[in-house]
Amino acid sequence: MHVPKPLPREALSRDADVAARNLLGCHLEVRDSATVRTVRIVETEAYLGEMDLACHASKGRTARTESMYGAPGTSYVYLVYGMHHMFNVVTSREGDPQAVLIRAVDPLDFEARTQGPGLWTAAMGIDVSDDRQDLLGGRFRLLQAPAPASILVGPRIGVDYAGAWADAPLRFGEAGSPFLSKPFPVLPDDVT
DNA sequence: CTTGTGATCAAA
DNA sequence: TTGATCACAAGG
Repeated sequence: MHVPKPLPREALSRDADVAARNLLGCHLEVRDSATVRTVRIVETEAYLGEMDLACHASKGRTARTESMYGAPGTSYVYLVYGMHHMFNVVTSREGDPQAVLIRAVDPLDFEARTQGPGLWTAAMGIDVSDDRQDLLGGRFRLLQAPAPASILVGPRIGVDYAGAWADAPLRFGEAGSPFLSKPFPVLPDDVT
């Protein structure tokens, strides 16, 4: 039986757009009192820090965004629209508030609807108590696994308020995955 | 298209 | 203290 290796922290010590690609295909183990469940990351979005108007940290360092200023490999979990928990992996270096939103996962050892950033966290019982945790040990463990053969790129979802940043190609997904939260735009190149 | 739902932050 | 806003999902 093949035992996956822990993801090295260096994979996250870089700009969020690079880390977002690195995270595709990686496994995330989530420990509960009695169980460990594993998912494979199939869709991510990068938030690039204070100058990125779609990033919460563009409003500066506040109680809410504090965890994004932490070390790479820290979690940033928050509640949006009063009901959905968003799970992010902090990247770059301490003091530079970049993060990768995990938008969709493939559940490897259990059954659940996980195709969306609020659905998979609900299925795994993730909430704000999981904010500011180390993701390389403890309740969460990120593991190395092969990257997808083909990666789709598109603009981020739900950030229309962010001006020019709304169109930046910072959403990444595994081509062909049935777990993607929404379709990716068809690129002109695909029309041959 | 609307609605539910609550944290957050700037304004007052 | 209020009110607008929001990195969503489900239902017309």
